[in-house]
Amino acid sequence: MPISAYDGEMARSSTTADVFNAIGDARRRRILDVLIGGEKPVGAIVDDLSIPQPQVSKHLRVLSEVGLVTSRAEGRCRLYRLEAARLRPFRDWLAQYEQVLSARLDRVDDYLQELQRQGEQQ
Amino acid sequence: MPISAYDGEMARSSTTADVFNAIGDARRRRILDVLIGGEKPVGAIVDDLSIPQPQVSKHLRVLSEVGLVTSRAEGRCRLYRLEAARLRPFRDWLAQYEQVLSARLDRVDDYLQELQRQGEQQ
DNA sequence: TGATCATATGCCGATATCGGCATATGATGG
DNA sequence: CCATCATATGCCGATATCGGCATATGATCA
Repeated sequence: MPISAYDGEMARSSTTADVFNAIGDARRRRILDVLIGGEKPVGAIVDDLSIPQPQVSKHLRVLSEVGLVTSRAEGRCRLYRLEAARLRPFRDWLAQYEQVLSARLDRVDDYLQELQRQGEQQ
Repeated sequence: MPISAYDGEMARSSTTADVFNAIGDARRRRILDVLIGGEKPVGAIVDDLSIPQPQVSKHLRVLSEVGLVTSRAEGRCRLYRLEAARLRPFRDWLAQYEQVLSARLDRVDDYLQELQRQGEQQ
């Protein structure tokens, strides 16, 4: 039984179309970071990051394919919005390791208490 | 000024040598998952995941280059261990988005209270 | 309709990646 | 020293990726 909602997708992740792959690129992460500030048109991202517009559009496409962003038309602009909920696979995956860390810290805690008890007995 | 310890590495991440890139590969993630169980020799990973040994070694190399795993020699085996501390960039980066999520929930809360007030006034 | 702004798409070349296979390195035991 | 186990490395081919540039699409306004 799975520890969390993390699926543990088996074989090939078919390159893109995978959240992990999408955030594997630094520029895409920066685009997401910019979108934390809220819905923005492509041009704003271009200005903020000084990345050529075609590249921004392409990265937005990848991000949109995995659902990390959505877009809507507003006049002749296209507004992109962060879909933070789609970070869930990443979050769940990471959560497994948090548990390991806590468990490990607990064990250290137990160990320290053990040392303490031994000290008292001498 | 940075929101968290997340560095926000600027330009090219030079492919590998980037933690996010390292976990972009599903097989590498599975290797890390296996190592949650503790230090293991390469052979154990090979058995657990049914991935050819050379590939496992290569992926371990990538993971080790970014510090996500470390290894030590034990007889003629080489034991690999997960370095949970290196998961910090993930934590820090994700933390930004947790705030967005909470903020959004707060806003929903506000909205519900607003509805409530309006209902009372009628 | 034509000009312009905003964005998307297509093509290119360089480079990287990944899997598969063979083989090298390294340690151990007889 | 040789055989063997455990792991790493090298080479290959197929494919993907990314940036850069030009250009197409699409909407708005005069």
